[in-house]
Amino acid sequence: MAAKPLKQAKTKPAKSRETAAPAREPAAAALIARRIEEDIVLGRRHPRERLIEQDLSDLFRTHRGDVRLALFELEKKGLVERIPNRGAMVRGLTPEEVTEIYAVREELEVMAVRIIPFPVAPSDISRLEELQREHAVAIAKGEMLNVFYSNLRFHQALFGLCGNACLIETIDLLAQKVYGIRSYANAFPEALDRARRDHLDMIKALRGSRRDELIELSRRHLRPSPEAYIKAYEQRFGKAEPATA
Amino acid sequence: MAAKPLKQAKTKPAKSRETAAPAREPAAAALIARRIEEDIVLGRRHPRERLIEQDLSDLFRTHRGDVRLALFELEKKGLVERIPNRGAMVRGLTPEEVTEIYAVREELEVMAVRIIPFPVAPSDISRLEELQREHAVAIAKGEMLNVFYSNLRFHQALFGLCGNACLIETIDLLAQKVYGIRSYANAFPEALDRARRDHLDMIKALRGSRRDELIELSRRHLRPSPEAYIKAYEQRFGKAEPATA
DNA sequence: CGCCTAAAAATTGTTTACAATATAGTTTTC
DNA sequence: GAAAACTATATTGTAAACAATTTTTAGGCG
Repeated sequence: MAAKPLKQAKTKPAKSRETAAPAREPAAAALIARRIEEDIVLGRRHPRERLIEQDLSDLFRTHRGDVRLALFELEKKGLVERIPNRGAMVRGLTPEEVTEIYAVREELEVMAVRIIPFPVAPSDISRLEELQREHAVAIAKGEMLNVFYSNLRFHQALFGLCGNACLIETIDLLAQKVYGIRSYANAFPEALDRARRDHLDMIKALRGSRRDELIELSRRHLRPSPEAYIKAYEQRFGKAEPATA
Repeated sequence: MAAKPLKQAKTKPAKSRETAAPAREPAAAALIARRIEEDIVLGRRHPRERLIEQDLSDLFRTHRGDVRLALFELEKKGLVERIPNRGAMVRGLTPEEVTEIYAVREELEVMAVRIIPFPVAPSDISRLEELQREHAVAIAKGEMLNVFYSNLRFHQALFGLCGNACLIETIDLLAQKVYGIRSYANAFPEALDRARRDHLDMIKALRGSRRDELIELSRRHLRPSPEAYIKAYEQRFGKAEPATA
């Protein structure tokens, strides 16, 4: 019933022998979640498409338990909508939601850039340059999945410089929420190239410790994606009159 | 801690063939998660205390599946730490983590206050006043669970005025991460009273559309909790020298 | 023909049983 | 007597069966 006296927390030492924890073998559920996420990112699954547990179980050669957990995870991430007893579907974002998410992203990413300690270590600059090259290569080869992941890694490394783990995590979280709309902007090759050049400029600003320039770049870098999505949305469903301010 | 069996009535008259059902019947797992969360908030479960699935299943008169899901949920919320094959425990936050979380909270809450459309409708002011009164009553009666929830509702209503759903959700998320440390600050009655008066001042600033004052109040309002926690932490474990960030 | 009702199928949600892993305790060996 | 190896127990992870719910399909009635 109540807590067993067996081996409760030792409220004593907080020994730093906690290092036995980094067992980072992603559970099957996490892998499945990532695969579904990729499908959504690359536009292979469209908003409002149903995600049926048995189908996914067959697809991933596993049982429903894992798939179920993956769907719960994706629901929390905001990529999937789950209605009790009726199942899960790919979540579609309204232009309003997208606008709001990007407003918060801008605030947080600017915050991150604002608190990066300058000057940045040369080794960190090198790492960013390497990630930028990977990104450029993926774009040149047209490997969209690699474009996605290398871009992700670049930004994680960049914002990682700020040193605030919670901020980094939150930025990641919000980025994930709009994974699904990237395929709209990335459909235009010039947008990809623009992103690539932005990254180069960011590295330059970092190297020169020009914070204001970096902030402005970060702001601009966020703009194309929501604009492309909203344009595509309105073209498809018609321009919605603003409901409530 | 006594536990009521939380089985709900199975006969659901849900004849609602209406629209996409917003049926918000929280799953059993969600209820369990909330109960555990409350225990953590009120200090009834301490950091590093183990959460064993079978124990919780007995306690809540349910099977392990629900408990398992609840623990996954709490892990995502950041209140619980789960180590594969070893189980879950209440997560303890280091002073560094707390400082970082509060830095992000401040940024976001200030953002919310900055974009609230002024003037605020009288009905919204009234609602805030009502919530404030509930909070004051709960403090006076010493009902800590009510203090917690009424305070939560007040802030949700306040930040809800900003109109950005994503921002509201993110603010909530970060607040949840530090639920567990509130009991440290709330142990001091003067801290509770200070919070109460802060709320009154906020309402006054809102009514007068004095944005800068509101921003400053929001900043100040966030300060006592992490300070109290860090002080208690250092007193208990000894002051840690700042590690390399 | 349209609409309501009822059976059937599809899908999700719950429960139990079983297997894998980690922790604690005991014995063996040097 | 201490360390290593082994056994026992406790706990989590996985899988399958079962139950409840929703959606689809078919049929009857106006």
